[in-house]
Amino acid sequence: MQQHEKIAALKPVASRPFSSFRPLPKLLQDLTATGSPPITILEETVLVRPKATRFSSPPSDLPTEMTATMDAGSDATREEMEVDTEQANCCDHLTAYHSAKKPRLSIDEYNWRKYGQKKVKESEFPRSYYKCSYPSCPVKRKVETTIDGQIAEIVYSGEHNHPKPLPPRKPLLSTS
DNA sequence: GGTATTTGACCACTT
DNA sequence: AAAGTGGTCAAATAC
Repeated sequence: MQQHEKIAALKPVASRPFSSFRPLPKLLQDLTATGSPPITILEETVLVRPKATRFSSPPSDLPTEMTATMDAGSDATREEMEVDTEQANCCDHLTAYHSAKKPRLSIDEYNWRKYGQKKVKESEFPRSYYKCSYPSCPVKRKVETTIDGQIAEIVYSGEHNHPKPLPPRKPLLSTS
């Protein structure tokens, strides 16, 4: 209940959050540039909603635990993961995410395409629905973001049936 | 011109 | 059986 009030107080909800929602990566990038580690953001997020903040994102080694829970299908959303350790991972991924210049919410190394957004009662924040942009990949993920653009919750469902797409490319070691 | 995002509507499931 | 909520689709728009 208190959390609710807290959130309400935190989110006056602008009539058009999209104007600032769009450059989300930029926003975060700016934050990073300013020297404000995303960790603070996440912590804050978790503090705001300690209900079931599950951050399962590390695709680098597709979490077995996640896979297991994901296997449960819709029940995956029921799984409560250890946010403690996850937080560290999240931040790490967020860092990568900050590096992204595209407005894609690529916290992991896969390509996602947003196909919907909805304000769910369960959450104070809008929930965005993403699909892996790989043609035959059934993986989906739900991402709840605060109006500030902070990621409040991520829920993966399914497994990638393809290798991770190569990163954009790093202009390092280009000795040509 | 092409691709991704946004957003309202519709459908399915749960209570 | 009805209402409410969540998830997905599809058209329009933006980049």
